[in-house]
Amino acid sequence: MPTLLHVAAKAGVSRSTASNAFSRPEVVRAEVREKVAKAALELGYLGPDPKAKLLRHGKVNAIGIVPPGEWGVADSLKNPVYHQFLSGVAEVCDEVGANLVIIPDRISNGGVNTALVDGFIFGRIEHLRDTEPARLRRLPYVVVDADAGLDVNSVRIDGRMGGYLASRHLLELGHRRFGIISFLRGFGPTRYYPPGVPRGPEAAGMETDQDKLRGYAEALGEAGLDIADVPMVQAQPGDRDAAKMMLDMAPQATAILSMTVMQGIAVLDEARRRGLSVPRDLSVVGFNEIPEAANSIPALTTVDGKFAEKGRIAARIVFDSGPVRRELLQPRLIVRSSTAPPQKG
Amino acid sequence: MPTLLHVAAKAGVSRSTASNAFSRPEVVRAEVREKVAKAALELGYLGPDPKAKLLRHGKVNAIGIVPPGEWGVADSLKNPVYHQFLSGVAEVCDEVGANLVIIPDRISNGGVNTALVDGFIFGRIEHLRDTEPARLRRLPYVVVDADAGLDVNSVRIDGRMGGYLASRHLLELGHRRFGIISFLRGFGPTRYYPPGVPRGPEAAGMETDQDKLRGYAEALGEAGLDIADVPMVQAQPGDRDAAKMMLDMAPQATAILSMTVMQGIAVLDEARRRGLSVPRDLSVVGFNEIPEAANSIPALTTVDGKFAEKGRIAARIVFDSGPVRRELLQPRLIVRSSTAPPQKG
DNA sequence: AGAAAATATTGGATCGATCCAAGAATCTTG
DNA sequence: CAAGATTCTTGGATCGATCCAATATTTTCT
Repeated sequence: MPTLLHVAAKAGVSRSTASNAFSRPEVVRAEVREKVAKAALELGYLGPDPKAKLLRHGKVNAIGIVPPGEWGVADSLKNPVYHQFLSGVAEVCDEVGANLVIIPDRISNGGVNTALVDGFIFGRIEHLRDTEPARLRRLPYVVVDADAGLDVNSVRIDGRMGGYLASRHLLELGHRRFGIISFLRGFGPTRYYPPGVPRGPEAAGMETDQDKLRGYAEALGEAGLDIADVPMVQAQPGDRDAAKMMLDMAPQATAILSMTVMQGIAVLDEARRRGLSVPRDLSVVGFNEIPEAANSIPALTTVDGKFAEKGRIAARIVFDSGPVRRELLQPRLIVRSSTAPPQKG
Repeated sequence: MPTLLHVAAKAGVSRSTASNAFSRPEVVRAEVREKVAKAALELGYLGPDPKAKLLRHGKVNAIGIVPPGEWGVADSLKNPVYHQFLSGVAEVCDEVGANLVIIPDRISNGGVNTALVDGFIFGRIEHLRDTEPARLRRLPYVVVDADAGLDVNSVRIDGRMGGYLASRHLLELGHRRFGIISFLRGFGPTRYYPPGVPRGPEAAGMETDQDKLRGYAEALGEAGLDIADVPMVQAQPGDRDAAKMMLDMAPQATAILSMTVMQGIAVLDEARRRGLSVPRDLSVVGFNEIPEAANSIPALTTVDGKFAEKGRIAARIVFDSGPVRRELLQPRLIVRSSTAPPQKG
């Protein structure tokens, strides 16, 4: 492989001049520059080796994304909302012309310790120590969907506001009898919380989901209802039986609060199967807007989790590397046709 | 920032020994190794700098993906099938523990010329010259969805077979009156090809889509039909009006061949709106299986474009770097409930 | 204990460029 | 045309590690 040295030799100049011809052309006489360019062309030299350049001044021009711990990269990519988030990050990378490096966090292969990037976006949230390598490497980083402390960049959605908006919407329509499908993180059996059984934070998967639950509780509380009296199913997002269980357990409910769109759609399907008409007999609200919500029949009322926005902001934080930023995004309620006042009687 | 030299000094050994302690521990006495480890810990040294390591032996442990030319990275990620493809690539990266670098192909920022990767997967297909930098850098690469010549790795789906399978399926069910919704690449107005108007390759967007058209033609031909007599709409995949136009223009059709799932679903919706029952009054086949197809009502019969498989194979080709491989994947027909024999009369 | 064998450690060279201060060439100008 | 001002070009040092052959140390064996 030809190196700068070969080019310099062939062009009859020193390597410094050859280097300048490529990296600081304005400092080299046009005539010499062309001579160098010609030599490079003839040798099939492609310009300074990025690897060597890198060592000298350390800028990689890439941002690393570490997907949430429990998922591999491939699984993350399959998740529609993560995917939305990635698009947001990619958008900013596009703007800046930076590469996007997806890092499967395997210690065995280096992971965050050795990835060639200028900064990190941590999608994972489990242990703050997972971000240690980034800190030690003095690379800027941001944690998504978790509060990582006052001295760490973070971007989160206000889950509590989301839960509040969703349930207040239903309360305002006049609903009083609810069912909740909450999110189960990782693997584990579907759980049913009957009315009257108090539910702690463990009743929802991730921090954000626990916040949603708090938001539900708050809105219900304002209406004089206790969330502990609402029948609740906690299941994995992919579990289509959760909808069935929910309708079995809470046949009297007029409104279902779901923590994902797919569960919401599953409820729509199950309701149809039972001859219930949505939204006449049953209202449904989903969480974390994805395109499927608009295409379901009837179109699903959702809370927009602003994943793409989250990605954009996270990326900007890493690229700008200013003072610590702690962003709390406000969700938005998107009212569609799956919610309506409950039927009288 | 501490370097290996500092650690060596502090531990009272030479830099070579310090280096060995990290990179070839088996060659260093346990006692010395610990001394080095302790020094490193005290200095907050994180192990050999990946940047320097890189320069020495050139292995980055990452694979670069260049999305199709007409899309930016963000757009690519939004495309459900591209996303499937990426998952396939990511799966193999997960296995190997390699990073996945997504490269927005902007010349201004280096792009393929300078990306720090060990090989490339080109999703783009427009000009073979786009792969030149990869060839010049002597990095292994593979071109997806295009035949890039005998000496270049490639992975493609057999679009012709796909088109053939889809249309033969409908022919075998007894259909004789078709409508085709083809794919429009990039931007441009929706086009309508009335019966009797011959249609060249430009009647479908990408190479693969043109192949699908050939497959349709072949199956129809075997049944004594001429594809030039089939009414056809060519539209962008997101254009939901295409379904409307199709049913307006070909009210007598009993079967619609669509080149994407989303268009297929749009046809299902539009048919429902017009009071047509699928599959009793109308059969629909989509292309490029995505999960939405199974969840539509009725579930959509599709041809599986094997995007994930394509990604997996592409990645393996790059990692294995053996002799040239030119893979032609065979699509698979997935029969669901959107196809049935046409109604008599 | 001394020689031979096995095992550890070391300095010098190298990967491929960039930076910088100093020297060479060219251009102004009185 | 020589001195001074400009503009180009250059070799040496450097980025942070790894590799290799040579040397130093320890172990084994007679």
